[in-house]
Amino acid sequence: MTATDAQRGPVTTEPTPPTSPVASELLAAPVAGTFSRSRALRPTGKVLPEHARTHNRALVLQTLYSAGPQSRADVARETGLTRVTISDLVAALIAEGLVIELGQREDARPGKPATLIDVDRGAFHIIGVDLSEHEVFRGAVVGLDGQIIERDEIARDAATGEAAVLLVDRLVERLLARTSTPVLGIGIGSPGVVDPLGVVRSAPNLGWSDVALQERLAERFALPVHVANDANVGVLAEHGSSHHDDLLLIKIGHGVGAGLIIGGRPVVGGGFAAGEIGHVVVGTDGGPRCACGKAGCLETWLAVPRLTARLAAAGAQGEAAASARDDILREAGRRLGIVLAPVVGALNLSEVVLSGPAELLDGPLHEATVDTLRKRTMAEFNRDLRLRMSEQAEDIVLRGAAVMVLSGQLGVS
Amino acid sequence: MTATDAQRGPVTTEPTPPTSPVASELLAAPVAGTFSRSRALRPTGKVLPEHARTHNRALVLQTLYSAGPQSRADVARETGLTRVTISDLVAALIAEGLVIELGQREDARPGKPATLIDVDRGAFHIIGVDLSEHEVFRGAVVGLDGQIIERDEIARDAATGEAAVLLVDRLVERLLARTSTPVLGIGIGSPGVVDPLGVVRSAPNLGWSDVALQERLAERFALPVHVANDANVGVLAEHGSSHHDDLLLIKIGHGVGAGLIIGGRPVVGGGFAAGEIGHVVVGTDGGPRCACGKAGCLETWLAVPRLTARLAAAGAQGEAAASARDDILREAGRRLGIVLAPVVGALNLSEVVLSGPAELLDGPLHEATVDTLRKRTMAEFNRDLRLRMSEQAEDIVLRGAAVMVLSGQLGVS
DNA sequence: CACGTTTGTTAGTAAACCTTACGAACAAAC
DNA sequence: GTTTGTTCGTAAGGTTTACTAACAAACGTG
Repeated sequence: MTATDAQRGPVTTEPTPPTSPVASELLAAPVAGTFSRSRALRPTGKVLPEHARTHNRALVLQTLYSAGPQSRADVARETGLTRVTISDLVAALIAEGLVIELGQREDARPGKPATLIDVDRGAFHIIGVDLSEHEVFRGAVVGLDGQIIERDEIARDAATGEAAVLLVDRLVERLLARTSTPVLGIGIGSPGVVDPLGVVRSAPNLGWSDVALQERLAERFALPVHVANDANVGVLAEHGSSHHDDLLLIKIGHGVGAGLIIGGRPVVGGGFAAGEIGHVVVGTDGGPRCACGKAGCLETWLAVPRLTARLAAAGAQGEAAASARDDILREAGRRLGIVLAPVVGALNLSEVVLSGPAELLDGPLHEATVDTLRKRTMAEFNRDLRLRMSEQAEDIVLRGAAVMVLSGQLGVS
Repeated sequence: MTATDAQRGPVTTEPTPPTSPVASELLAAPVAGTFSRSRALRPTGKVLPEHARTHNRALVLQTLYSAGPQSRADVARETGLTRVTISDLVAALIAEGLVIELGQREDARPGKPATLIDVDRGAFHIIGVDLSEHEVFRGAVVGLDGQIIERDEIARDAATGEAAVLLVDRLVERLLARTSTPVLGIGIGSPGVVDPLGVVRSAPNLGWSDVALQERLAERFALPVHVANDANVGVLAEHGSSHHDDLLLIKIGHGVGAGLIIGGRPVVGGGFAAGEIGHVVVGTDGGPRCACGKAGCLETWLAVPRLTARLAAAGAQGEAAASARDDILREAGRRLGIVLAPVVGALNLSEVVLSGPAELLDGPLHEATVDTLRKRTMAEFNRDLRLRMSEQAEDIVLRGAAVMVLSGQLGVS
């Protein structure tokens, strides 16, 4: 192993080498949940004992990751595996540098004192990149727990096509230079349609079509790279703080997009365009003209530039202006509720999360959305539906990108 | 084994005994896809080699089931497992009576002639029951290939509550008496909200709330019983003929419901009420009053009684009446499209299926739905969306119920 | 008829997890 | 201070699973 390897990659060449991609999905996906297309009925693959091992390895890692330092015996009880098997798996994980022993447990209990073990949370860093903002590409060095360690950003200056790719390149390079800890992988949230191989099929804002971002960066930096749509990445971050298996994230910024997790698994969609609801028409009474040619698209009601422009037009001073601003926000919320109602109804969602500028979303808009949803769906079925603001604020894509890498590389989230 | 067992049940006491329910889901669900709640992230279970075995067993069965008679070597090539392993698995399946040898292959090829094997398609029958119609409970004895062997029905006579349960009892009893072949299990599609344990949480039309249908019937008939919502059952039947992993079924009858498969897995929803879209409000221009208290619910536009009443009011004779009838159907289709647009957009669905009276649905209504969907979603993302009529006609729930049993008991569909 | 091909089985091996058993280390009770 | 019971981690041995290697049987082909 060279010094570069030691600095940049995990100890093993491949932390989770999927012998058969299909089987690895079967086993790892329910624990993790990357955006690889879940192959289903017809061509399902075989499962070998070694795949079971891979799954159990991830299970141990997940247990430690989410419950923190504990003894091998604790992990055994939690997972249902025997102490013997846990010892074996943990030994392998320690050899790989993913788990460390922390010494003996302090508290006074009968019996032999436990040796605490934990995921070595300082062992790796993750590079997260957010390409969803219009003016700037943001990136961060993220710790295994999701904490932001270093930030960096690079002005986009309306760069498109190859120039934009080079900016991403430069940003990642700068971020890598900022950490001396081995890097587990690079996670990128991009606008547009991204396929499971990390090819940006189409991102009009960036002038990208069929840009093999994952391949290019993986080659350039010799690290695992995961790329997905920004909203789909965002919902991963939100999923961490939520205990629901069904989750819809509405990401409102320059455009409007959604990320969706159903049954604990991210939804990608037949054409990899799941969540692209910005250009769904709302209501049956027309609406503002949209750049896409239609009228009354969700974006025309809800996109931040539209909202701010409309609020500015309503004026800043006086009671009448305040009331007008409230009406604007309320109407936007109502429109969102109208689009969400069929989705919430069809999927019987238990949680919807809003992400975007809190000063716009977290007030009359939020209230109106809740209100509209209640009025337009069957209350009996959707009684426990929660609509809440994101807890991740601005960093939702960065942290989601980290979660994506964590999922993809370690089967942990 | 008693004679009754031999006649009613599979040869083994439990064809697919899930040692750990969670692990069985992990392994069998992608192949099968029952309506058991897919447990996800946090409490994922261990996977033992024996679970891998269970999965591979189902894989062999699935291969034989869908590709028909073939040699062990063929199955080995298809699944990626070795001939040795396949021989072993097949031996077990033959011992269980699920697979039979058909003699040597006829065609002339070099090498030792192959012994053909196949699922013993005559080994079991399945009881399918459809409780979704308003006036009658329908049932059938269904073959493993989904063919209807015997039919029966029982007039509901507005029975509700316990009386309705007893009718189901009687219907199943009569169906069981009609076959002397061992029965693999009983599948039931019920209106309302059904939880994964087969408890009908709420079915207003039948006056049911928290009726433990699965438990009662399983006890009464000593057979595996699977119960789910009628539309959710229906989509299973449709999934067989479709090669898509994402599928939405809209079932239009006395009410309007939907069944949804995403990533090859049925969607149940947080409150087990996924697909309950009948009372989602359509559009922003009001609409007919609904029994639920709201106005403009999807059902008020689309439910068969409403449609037929409106068509009758338009008159039967003359060109003007025909045009008015067309308008009514077109408006209904448009309303359906309005509700579907956000769902299709959010999930990037590739296939939507309509089930119900073809004379109402398969014409102007269908056209208007397609048209509306196209006008209200982003064409670029949903280019390959197909909206088609069901191929199952009236038997969709019966056959879906059979698929559900097949899935649940054998991991096959 | 020799040869290559294909099938299905036998025998042995490797991996994974289990059960059983044990030593070490501790608290609590006597 | 000793005994008792508990808990932890490990060792040894067994079972299950699927693999590789090898082979006999049965067939077409040249």
